[in-house]
Amino acid sequence: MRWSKTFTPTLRENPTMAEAVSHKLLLRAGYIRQLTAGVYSYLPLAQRVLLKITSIIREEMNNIGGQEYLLPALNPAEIWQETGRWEVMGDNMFRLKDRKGADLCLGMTHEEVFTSIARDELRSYKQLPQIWYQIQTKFRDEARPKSGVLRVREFIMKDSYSFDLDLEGLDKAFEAHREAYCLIYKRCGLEFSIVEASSGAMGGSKSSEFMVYSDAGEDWIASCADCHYAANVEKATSRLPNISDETGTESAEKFPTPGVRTIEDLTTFPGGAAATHQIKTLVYMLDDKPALVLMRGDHQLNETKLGDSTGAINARPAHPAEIQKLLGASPGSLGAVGVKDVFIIADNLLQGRTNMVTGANHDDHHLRGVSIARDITVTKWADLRAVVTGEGCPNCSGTLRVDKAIEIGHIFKLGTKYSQSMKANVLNAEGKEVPIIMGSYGIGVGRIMASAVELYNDTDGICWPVSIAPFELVITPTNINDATQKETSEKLYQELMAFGVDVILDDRDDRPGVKFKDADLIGIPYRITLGKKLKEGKVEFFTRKTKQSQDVSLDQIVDVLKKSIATAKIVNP
RNA sequence: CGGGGAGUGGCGUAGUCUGGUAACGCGCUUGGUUUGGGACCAAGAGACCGGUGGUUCGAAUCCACUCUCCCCGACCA
Repeated sequence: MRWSKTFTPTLRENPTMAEAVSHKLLLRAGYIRQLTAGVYSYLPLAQRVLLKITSIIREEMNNIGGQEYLLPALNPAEIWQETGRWEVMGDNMFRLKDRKGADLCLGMTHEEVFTSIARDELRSYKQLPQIWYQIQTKFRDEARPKSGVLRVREFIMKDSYSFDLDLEGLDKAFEAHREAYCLIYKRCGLEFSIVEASSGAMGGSKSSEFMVYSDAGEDWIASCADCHYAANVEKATSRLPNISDETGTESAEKFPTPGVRTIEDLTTFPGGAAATHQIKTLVYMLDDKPALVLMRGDHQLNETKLGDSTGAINARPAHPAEIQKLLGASPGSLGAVGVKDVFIIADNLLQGRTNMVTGANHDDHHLRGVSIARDITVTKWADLRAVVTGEGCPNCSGTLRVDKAIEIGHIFKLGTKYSQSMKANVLNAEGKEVPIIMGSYGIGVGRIMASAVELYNDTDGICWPVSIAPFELVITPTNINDATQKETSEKLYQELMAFGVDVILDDRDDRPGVKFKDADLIGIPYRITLGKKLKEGKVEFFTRKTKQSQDVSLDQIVDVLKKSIATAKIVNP
């Protein structure tokens, strides 16, 4: 490729709209342009990166026996209605009608389509196992697209699905994917972690997420440095010291607490209590049915845990009016004591606690001496609290920390959720009809690109891992009007291309500074500069990531370069 | 959906409070001088100021409505 003939619209200044580092750099370096909120055009540089990522994915997927498909993005409502997700997906699904008025949607994921193929075509256990995958555009009408290409409404995803006769087969497919994913991310040059995750609306028994630690991320991961425990806070647990309560009163006692609205207020109010000795009462609407959620005063609820433990599809805090109607009091004075006929779910850590303080369901009044077992009718106990940095690891004696991360992949053991609702059955060896056991596995292709930029950049621009850089090498003659430089760079260019190096020749009639700045910004991993020392038969070999350069003689440069590229692409398992 | 911010040549901005017919930097075009970290000189091109309606002799500027984008939150395989 010749630079003079490529479209690389780099910008000198950062566009104002961009906040995330990857957003700024991809925009400035000429990789992406926004069309509308959460929808981006991928320019030639980005397409080169995406193609390199997808070809790595293809190789590793094919290695575990995956077969590539290309499925429709346009789906009929019927298959989504069969699995119930036509309703579940709510506003997040792009919906449209065709000329006949029939309901259609744009695929957010492809369990339904693949399962419909499976039910139509798979008849016998002898046809199993299967691993089917595709790399395709998905659509989700995100309430708030953000961070450039990290959270978008239209995005490229590799999704695969495994079809097995039994759980043992599912385990194998799951494990095969896990290993393939590790290889894919390693080959893409990403530092990543695997964490336990909530299956959420996907259903299924087990799921693992592949995460890249980054402040641009939207997930929080609890991890232990001592034992490799790592889990999404939606799932993470921790080890906390027990609290011993003093023996409480015979019965709960109501007392006035004028002006007290928060847990914090009550800790300093005379006759109040430390946050650890309070019960926080939250009112939630679980699929439009009210529920009380009880937490220890100093603990935060994790809403995903609430959803997972109640099976609620839609969990939201109740509005003040709904709360007033339910309990007859305002937030700040709420409690569960004496509440009947309302679903009450309490965090496990409240079990057995006595002598607690909580709201009295009477504005400006609280109760003290509350003993949970005696005074509150808990419908369900569950782990509901969000782990925070500094708590004990549930697995060893270490300490947890909570960090932000970008989700770049997610693998699920689905089980029979989709095969049952869509009647995808096969006959087993006994001639009995059984539902196919499925797994679902996704990789965000665009997120790999953006994560690499988030992870590897400096003040001058992007520092791509060699394996996914748009070009491996740029040849930069400092002055294209110098006949020797021009001739030599041309010869080198031809030679390196013949060796299969992905090279771009910066043949623009520009000052060297412009060329260097552009190459650094775009993030080309290696540069061969032809300048003054060419007279002595030497060129400069520059490494983007380290900014180190060395003089290399012309007859050795090809070897030096090939060695560098090969070394950079090696994956150490 | 709630809160905040912003729409002015391709990009980044000033001008808006206090109405008088659009300015600056970058980029672009042409000519010349340059050529190792975003050169310099000269001459140019390019904007109905997001849209609609209103007030006014006169609106980028004031008023109303509306659209879009960004940020925080809610939401989210």
